[in-house]
Amino acid sequence: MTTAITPDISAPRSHNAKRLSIIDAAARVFCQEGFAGANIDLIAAEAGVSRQTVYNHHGDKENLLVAVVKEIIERINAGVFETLATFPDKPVDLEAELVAFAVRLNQNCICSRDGKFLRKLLHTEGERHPKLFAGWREDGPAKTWAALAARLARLAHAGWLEIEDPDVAARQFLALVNADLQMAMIFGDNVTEEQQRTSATNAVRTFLRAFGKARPNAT
Amino acid sequence: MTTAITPDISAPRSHNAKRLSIIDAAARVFCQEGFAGANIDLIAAEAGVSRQTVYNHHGDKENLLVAVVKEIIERINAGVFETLATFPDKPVDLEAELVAFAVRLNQNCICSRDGKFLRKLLHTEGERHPKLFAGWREDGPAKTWAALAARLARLAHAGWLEIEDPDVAARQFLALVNADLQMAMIFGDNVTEEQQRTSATNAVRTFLRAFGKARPNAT
DNA sequence: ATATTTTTAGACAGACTTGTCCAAATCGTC
DNA sequence: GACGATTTGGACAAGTCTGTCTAAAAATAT
Repeated sequence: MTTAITPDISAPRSHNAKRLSIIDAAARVFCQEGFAGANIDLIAAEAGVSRQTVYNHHGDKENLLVAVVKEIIERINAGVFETLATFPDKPVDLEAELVAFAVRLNQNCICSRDGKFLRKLLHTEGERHPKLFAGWREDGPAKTWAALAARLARLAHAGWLEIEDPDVAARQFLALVNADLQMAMIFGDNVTEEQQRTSATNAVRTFLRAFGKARPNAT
Repeated sequence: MTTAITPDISAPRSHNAKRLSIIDAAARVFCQEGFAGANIDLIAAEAGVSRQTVYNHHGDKENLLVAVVKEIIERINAGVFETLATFPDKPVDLEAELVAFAVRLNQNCICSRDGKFLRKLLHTEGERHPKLFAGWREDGPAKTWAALAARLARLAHAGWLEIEDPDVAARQFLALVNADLQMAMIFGDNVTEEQQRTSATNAVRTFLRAFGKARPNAT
């Protein structure tokens, strides 16, 4: 364990903790009330901080939004990367392992708090602040698709799948995995684990009907 | 052509025209700026109407939102119904006809102006005003899914498809059709017809790989 | 223990909005 | 042409919110 004390910042500890607390509260309020409807007094209260502190840290309301988006995107990218690493490379029971992977993907990336925030901010501010999400737009979905496509191509090469265009297959896999959750997520319902498992099972079954091939370890 | 003069309303023509104009402008502004950020002066200006007229017609800002949502939902429901009626019942070239159907679905329901409005309003106001969309939530997607499922079941019965659960298949069909468009739509990019066709072709190809069966009229 | 930085609470001006009121003007109808 | 309803533009009060300022308090580092 590196003791990792940021050397530059002078009074880091509680200072940084408050910074994160503010960003979290701001994310919540921005998502619930929209940018224009977000009240900085409310954000400060929810963060357990005086209003002035909010201004000290982030200056502008606009600037606060920028910080929020930046933070959320970073977290989401990390989560996606982490989850993608658990893709079944050498499957024994491909269907079961793909289902488990799909469930993890939903849990960690799509139905998670940050996933919800990013989705909501994209919809409410995406059109108005394209620059805010420009970086994510290329580094996020594109890289995710490419990474997933590479994994799928590997499985195809190993004889598990038959895929012509791995990129298309990757996007379709994600689309199928989300098919049943969209509606629930829009209304902020919390999706039960049961639902997630059913949804993932249906998705993977259809995906394998389309792209599955030989099953070296058939039961 | 029916001369169709609405008999009940006393001063219908320009009055009703203004009503729609206001709702359209309000939809645009609500979607762009969010409810809190929407400025009634701006709505009035965009509708080509004085602010007082907006208040005369709809009273409250809240009330205006209700009217907008109601109108959009009605239009969307009509569009979906109309498009569903063009589902290929007695296909000759199933793949081509499903692709054409998918393109129509995207054009008329998802990428259309109203489709964009509904999606945006759902995301921005869905959680805060669940009652607003409660009606749609059951009459909209549920009915669409059921109708599409029935059509698919018919095709299955006719020997074109092999489907266990038509409801799941219907949702997955829609998910596949939208797979490539989500990202573009979030940012308000206008999707080219070329993109729509490619996307639909990919979707249908995968769908048929999963559920397609015999092809009575093979080329 | 002291010095420095951060935080707090409150007050404050300025700007912006909503919703109402009203008299004049416009429109459609008879 | 006259009448009634609708629309208009402008003014208006009430309220809210942002962003700044200040002096006191708290926390941190030396």
